This record gives sequence, structure tokens and C-alpha cells, in this order.
Amino acid sequence: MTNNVQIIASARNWIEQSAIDQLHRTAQLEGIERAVGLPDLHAGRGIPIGAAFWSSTHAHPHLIGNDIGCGMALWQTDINAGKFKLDRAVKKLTGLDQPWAGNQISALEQAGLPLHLAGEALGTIGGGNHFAEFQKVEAIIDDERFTQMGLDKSLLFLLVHSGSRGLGHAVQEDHTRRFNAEGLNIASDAFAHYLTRHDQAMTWARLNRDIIANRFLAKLGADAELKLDIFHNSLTRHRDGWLHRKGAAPADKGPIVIPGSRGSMTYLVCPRPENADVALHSLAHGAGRKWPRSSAKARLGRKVTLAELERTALGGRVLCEDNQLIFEEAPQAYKDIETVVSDLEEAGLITVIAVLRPVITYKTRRK
DNA sequence: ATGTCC
Repeated sequence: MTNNVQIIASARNWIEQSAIDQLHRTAQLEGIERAVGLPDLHAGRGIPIGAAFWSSTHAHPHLIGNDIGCGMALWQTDINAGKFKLDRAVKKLTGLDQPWAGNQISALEQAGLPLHLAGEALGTIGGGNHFAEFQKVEAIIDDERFTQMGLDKSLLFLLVHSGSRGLGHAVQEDHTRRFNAEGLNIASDAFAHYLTRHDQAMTWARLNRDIIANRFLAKLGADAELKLDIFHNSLTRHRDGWLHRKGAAPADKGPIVIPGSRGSMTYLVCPRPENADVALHSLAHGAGRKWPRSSAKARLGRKVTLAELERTALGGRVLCEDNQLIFEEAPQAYKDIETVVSDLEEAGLITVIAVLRPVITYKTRRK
């Protein structure tokens, strides 16, 4: 065991031992002074997900992983949630896995990115846990903050979860090719080089979410206002050092959303600054996986049909024509979001502003 | 997670 590790979780929150082991192991990497596991902590490929790491001397790119800049953007659309026609919307959401037909050069220019970062993936969701989801307001818990954010409970929301696609992957691969899983001294040229490319991947990922949202909105003839865009895979400057977040949202960038699975609610929450340091100014980014991807299909196997997976217990529709992915991302494969949120509340890290209910979860229409 | 392994 290591004494620089903190896990934010109550007794009723089940966290697999392998994830805890991974957290302790990664906390021993060169220069890591503190490590925090959030309530959605779960095992990854050597690196746990739902964790934050701080060092004043070293950066460890492989702690961030390949999806640099992955995050969640929440949009308030101008669609009246009560009048929203589900079946009609489902019919209109086509062609969204194809390359974006818009002007990449001008989009990259406006984002301040070099033009060689154009590519077919820009404006597409990707795979894994990425999605675009329409949601309606289920409950308002903090009326004052809800109003302060300019939110309207009668409107439909769009949550986009995506990242830097092939770009972050390439940045990560280049680092691994040169340094394997080694960390970088923050005084080194190699770190400066990584950071430049990391920051580009962050900006690219945010632009990607922006374009994705606009493509979805255009299909429905809707307009929308961006309410938040929050990274959960990032390396950022923090207190004379560097903070690595792997599946961890920042607690110092205003309200964030913590979605459960497609079959559970999304929580819009406000970070509480008083106790933020306990968790390295970081928060959970989701429910966390209960089952590894590799076993989800076998576990659900004959218990559920594809048709059943296309509808959730909350009445939401799931657009996922990838028959493997629809199993991997089944609600059963995820932990309870309610436990994650209540653990953060009990730790004094957040207050809940509102609860959002998924209406359409778009994954992919590519077979 | 991946211009996704052949």
C-alpha cells in the first residue's frame, strides 16, 4: 500500500480490487506525489479510470491515455421537450457517422489549430463510451443555480461525449514509441513537445464536440446554446505542478455533468470549493464500468435481445447498429450513478443542480 | 480509446 493515495467512496460503493491495485501502482510512478480515486474508479489497461494524479516534477503521458481532451459538452436546444417527436427525430438522425461535409479549414483556423490537423474524423463521435444524447429535465434540485445558468426546464438538452479521435491516439503513440511508459521530467524538451501536442488535441477535441453538436442540431433544424464543455482526460498546470486527470472532471471549471449509463439519469452538479483539495480538485466523470467490455456480451448473452437493448428502462431510445458495442455499453455493464453522486455529495465535493433524463442515445448507425 | 487487427 502507498500512503499518497486517497479514494473517495462510501462503504456501499463497490470498487473492484484490481482498480484499487492499479491506483496504488500508478501512484508509485516516478514523481507522483498524490493520487486520488473518484467514486467511479474502475480498472483500465494498467491505468485506472476515474482518477487524478499530481506531480511537481514529472509528467506521465500514459496516465492521460490516448483520448487526450475527451470530455462532455452540454447544449440547451431551442426544442420544446414536451413537443419532441421521438420517432421523427430518430428518422432524421442519419449520416452522422460519415465525414463532416463542412469547412474544416475555417473551423480549424477559428479554433487556432494548424490546418494539417484536418481529417475525416473531425465532427464524428467515434466508438467506445462516446455518444450524443438528447435529454430532458427530470428534476430541478437547486432552482437558483439552474436559473443562474440560464436553463429552461421546458427545453431539450444535447449532451456530447467525444474526444480527439485519431489525433490524441497519434500523440500518445509517438510518445510511447520514444519513451515507452516512462514519465517525462517537466524541465525536458520532450515534455514541452508533448504538452504542445496535448494542448492541440484538447482544442481539437472541444472543436470536435462543437461540430458534432451542430451536425445533430442541423438534422433536427434546431439551434442551441453551449452551457458547458468539460474535459476529463487532461494534463494541466496545478499548484506548481502538473495534474493528470484520467476519466476525472475538474472541480474548478464551474458546473459539470456526470452521466450514468444510457439507461440512467445524468446529474448536473456544482463543485464545492471548500473540500476540493481532498480530491485533487477533481470529480467523477460518469458511473464507471462494472463489467469489462470483453465480458459484457457473454454476461448478457441470452438474457436480452437487441430489440430490448434499443430501449432503456427510462423509456429512452438507443441508436447503435454495432451489435457488439450495444452490448458493451448496456446499462447493466455500468455501476449505479446514484451511488457515485451521493458519494461525492457526502464527501462535500458537489451539490446537485438538476437531473436529466436520456431520450435518445446516439452511438452509431454504422453496422 | 483508435483514419480500430488481418
